[in-house]
Amino acid sequence: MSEKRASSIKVASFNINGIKARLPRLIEWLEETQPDIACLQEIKTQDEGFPAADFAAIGYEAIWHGQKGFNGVAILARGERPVEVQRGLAGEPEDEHSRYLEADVMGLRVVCIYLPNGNPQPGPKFDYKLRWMERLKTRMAQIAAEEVPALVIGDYNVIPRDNDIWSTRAMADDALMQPESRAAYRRLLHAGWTDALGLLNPRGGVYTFWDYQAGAWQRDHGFRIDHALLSPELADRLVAAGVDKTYRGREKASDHAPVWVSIAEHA
DNA sequence: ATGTCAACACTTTGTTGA
Repeated sequence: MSEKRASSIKVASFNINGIKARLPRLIEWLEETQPDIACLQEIKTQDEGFPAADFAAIGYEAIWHGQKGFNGVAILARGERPVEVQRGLAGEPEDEHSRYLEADVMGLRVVCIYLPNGNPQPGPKFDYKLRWMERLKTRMAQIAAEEVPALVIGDYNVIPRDNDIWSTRAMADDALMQPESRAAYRRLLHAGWTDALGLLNPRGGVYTFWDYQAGAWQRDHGFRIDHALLSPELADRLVAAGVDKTYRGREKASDHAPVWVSIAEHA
């Protein structure tokens, strides 16, 4: 039987908040939603602990960039192994956080990011977040110059607009919605990238994160911080985008829900 | 003020990071 994909490619992103604690949930989600490409953040494991065999058993090959205790990103693809292009961002050699992984897969340049949270602000963590965003912008400009069909997907830890959160007042002092964070995010878009979920949901109210505390999920006290930014060519090929919201309500859930985009396959 | 969760360590309870 010849390998033939559907007429579109589904690329998903899931901040799983610990790949060891969440592996059954993750396998379940992959099998039920069948993304062609899946980008993971906060795997919270060293490279040696990455459960590649569990993914291979259900048809996914992977590359990963782990770290002890926190952070960590991975790119999975169904039936083929992503070809790594770069891990980590240039510009700050002393930065050892595992937050950036870039690969070529299924004809796309796929960048998986876990952008720094930045709390508390002001402070060194917030400064690191803003510097990281500048470094990301620099890399995204290089990718754009290559004119490859590309997307940068993952946990941006930025709430872009007031209608992307249940209450602006509740988070007014948080690093995720400071004017500087939003301005840095807009600078990414101004360089020609399209926020797929934001574009398709101009009225807002579509969330990707609900805190574990204070009954945030039950009250729908969420916000949108997981984003897929598409290069101009991919923006033209955008078919659909969404959030797998129900997975936030399952047992032992991550505090994030998966997001996905569907891209028309090239003729 | 903070109602949660995961990983780690001088580990069974406190610290860090979210």
